[in-house]
Order: sequence, then C-alpha cells, then structure tokens
Amino acid sequence: MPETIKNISKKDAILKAALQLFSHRSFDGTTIPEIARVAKVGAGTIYRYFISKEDLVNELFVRVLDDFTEHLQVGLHGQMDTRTRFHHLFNNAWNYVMNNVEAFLFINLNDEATYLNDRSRKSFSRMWDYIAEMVEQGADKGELIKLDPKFVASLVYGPLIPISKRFNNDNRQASQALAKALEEATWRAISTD
Amino acid sequence: MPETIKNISKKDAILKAALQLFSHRSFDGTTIPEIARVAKVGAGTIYRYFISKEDLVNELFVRVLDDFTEHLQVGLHGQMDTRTRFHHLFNNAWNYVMNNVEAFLFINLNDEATYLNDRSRKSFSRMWDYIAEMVEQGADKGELIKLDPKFVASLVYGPLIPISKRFNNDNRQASQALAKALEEATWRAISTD
DNA sequence: TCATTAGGAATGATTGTTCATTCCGAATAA
DNA sequence: TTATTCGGAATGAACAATCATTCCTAATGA
Repeated sequence: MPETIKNISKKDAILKAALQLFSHRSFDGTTIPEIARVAKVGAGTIYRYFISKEDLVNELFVRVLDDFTEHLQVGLHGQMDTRTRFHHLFNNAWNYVMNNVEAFLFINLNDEATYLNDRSRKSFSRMWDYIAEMVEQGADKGELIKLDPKFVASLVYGPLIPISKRFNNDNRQASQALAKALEEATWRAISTD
Repeated sequence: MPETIKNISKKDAILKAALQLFSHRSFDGTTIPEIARVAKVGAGTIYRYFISKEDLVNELFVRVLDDFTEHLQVGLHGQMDTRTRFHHLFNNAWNYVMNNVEAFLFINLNDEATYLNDRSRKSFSRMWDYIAEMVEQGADKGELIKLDPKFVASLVYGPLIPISKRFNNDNRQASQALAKALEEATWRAISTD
C-alpha cells in the first residue's frame, strides 16, 4: 500500500474510533488508549497525526460539521420555491442524521464545549447560519413566520436531537412515512400557509 | 442554625455547585475538588453526603428530573380540552427552561450517559412518558396527529434544546411574545386543526 | 542500508477517594 | 453563669489509580 493512502486510512481509523467513543462516552470520558485500542493502533501513533487530544476532537468536529453542512445543501438551488427548498433541506438533514447518528450525537454533545477552538466554532456557526439564511429568504417572501431565524431553525433542527437519541438506543429502522410526517409537521410549524 | 438545616444547606450547596459545573463542563470534565471549591466546602465533605462522584450525579439527575416533571403538571386537569392542556404544558416547560437553563442543559447532556443508574433512568422516562401520555390523550380525541407519541413529543421538546443553549450563551431576556409565537408554531406542528 | 513510521512501556501530572486531625456547638458539671 | 468534656461534622494533605503524553526500540520499505 502506498505510504500516503496507508497514512490516510490510519488517520481515518483513529478519527472513526474517536467519533464512536466521543459520541457515547463524551470527550472527557474517553481515554486515548481506548481510542487506540478501537482504532487498532498504538497509543503513541495517535500523536503522529494529532498534536493532542484536544487537537483530535477539534479536527473531528470540523470534519463532521463541514460534512453535515455540505450534505444539507445537496440539490438546493436559488430558483426553487420555499416549500421545495424546505423539502430538500429537511430531507437532507433527516437522511444525514439517520445514516450518521453518531456524528449527529457528537455535534450536539460538543457544540458548547470549552475545548472547541475558533475553527470548530466557526464550522458550527457556519452550519447554523446556513439554515438561518434559508429561513430568512423564506421569511422575506412572506412564506415563513416572522421570528428570529435562529428560533425558526430550532423548530426544525431541535426535534432531530431527541429523535436521533431514540434511534441510537433502539437501533430501529426509520420509515419513509415517518420522515414525511415529520417534514409536514415541521413545515406547518414554520410556514405561514 | 439547627443541625438539620445546616446539613441540608451544605448538601444543597454541593448539589448547586455540581449542577453549575456539570452543565457547562460535563460530568467527566468536572473534578471533585472543583465542586468543593465552588460549594465552599472541603473535598472530603462531599463524601459525607454522597458515596461517590457517580452517586452525586445520579442524585442530582433524579432531583432535577423530578422537579422538571412536577413543574410540567402545574395547573393541568383532566377535564381541560386538548388545546388548553397543551397551552399549560408548553408554558410550564418554557418557564422552567428559562428559569433553570443549567438544569435543562444538564438533563440533555446526561440523559444517555452510561453512569446513570436505574433510578435516574426511571426519572427520565417518567418525564418523557408523561409528555407522551398527554399526546396520546389528544390523539385519541383526533385533535393531534397520529404518530408515535414519542415523536410528537420530540416536536415540542426538541426545539427547547437549541433554544436553551442560545439563552445560556447570550443570557438574553425571553419575551412573552417569543413564548407565544413558539407555542403557536409547535401547536401547528402537532395538531390536526 | 537508512530514513521513516509504529508500537507500547515509561513518565509525570492529575484524579477520585481516604483518613488522621481539627473544629465547633451542645451537654454537662461546678 | 462559666469551664470542661464530648461527639459528630468538616477538612485537606496524602494515596493509589489512571490519564495524556513522551520516548526509545522494532519494524517497515525504498
């Protein structure tokens, strides 16, 4: 295996193990030797790729957030009407959460953490700002309720938190019907229809 | 001061300090000497009231959850119609969150934690079951959407999580108008009107 | 061969917890 | 009243365990 690819896969194994452990046991509740064991590398190897445990959690946070934010934007275009835009946004979020429960739990467990650096905080607010921007555009057209966009966004984003915890526990299958019902409920909450 | 009252206030000081620290730095991120310092007691004193750090977090969790669940029920009666019941439930939750942001953050930071014992888990599901029960009664009358009550409850409870984080950061004042707008939005989400 | 990477034992710092000691107010005695 | 005794509560230094991090040797591969 070429050196570069091997390094990437080793670094990815560490990040993957860290995500799994951080999302279930929290940052401070997870030890470096534990991450090493799950990633099947030596504890010292982790320090070849990350300068510290804090550096590791921050790089992971930025990766997860940027990945999530990117997923939110799939298929969205400027000329779409508000309802269609919302449809895509909600389903992009929904599918991401269902396919990456640990990542979503990790976000919501750490978004207020003191060990997050500026870059991490920026990635987080970028995600939040993106949702708020979609809200503002809909509000300008009079199709969404007039309220601080962050609160409107909370009506859409918030329910995903307890729901993701439920799916994490029960490991149950999310039906398409459920996604549709929640999309409609959320739309009723924020639209002026 | 009588012995009994003195003990209670000392124990309460420890619980109060623990809530403050746990809700901002998490359980594993908080040290016992730190709790002792904030509570203005010796580190050893904590072990006079709690057999371990885990015992402390569990007693705190049960207290907070039972207090929250009790607040949810204030003013609710069986003969109320669904909309009125929802009005009370939402505002009870809203007022509790606004007046006890740390407690609410603490709940949502720890509800999945591995160190919670059976009693804590029971207090948590009791709260959740109570909300779900209110939902079910409304659904039986055909006034609320037909969906697993836990998901309907998530539409009401979920938004409070990012909102509480926002109020925790900005320390901003919650207006009555905001509460009303969110109550109505949430009602649109879950009702069959 | 030799430069680079991996591994995991060693290290020093930090933690939850203990325990010998101090403190303090009530009870007792004078 | 006032001095003395007493017992549980409080303390924080000390302990053993555990942690993040370092470092040195082995393995790798070019």
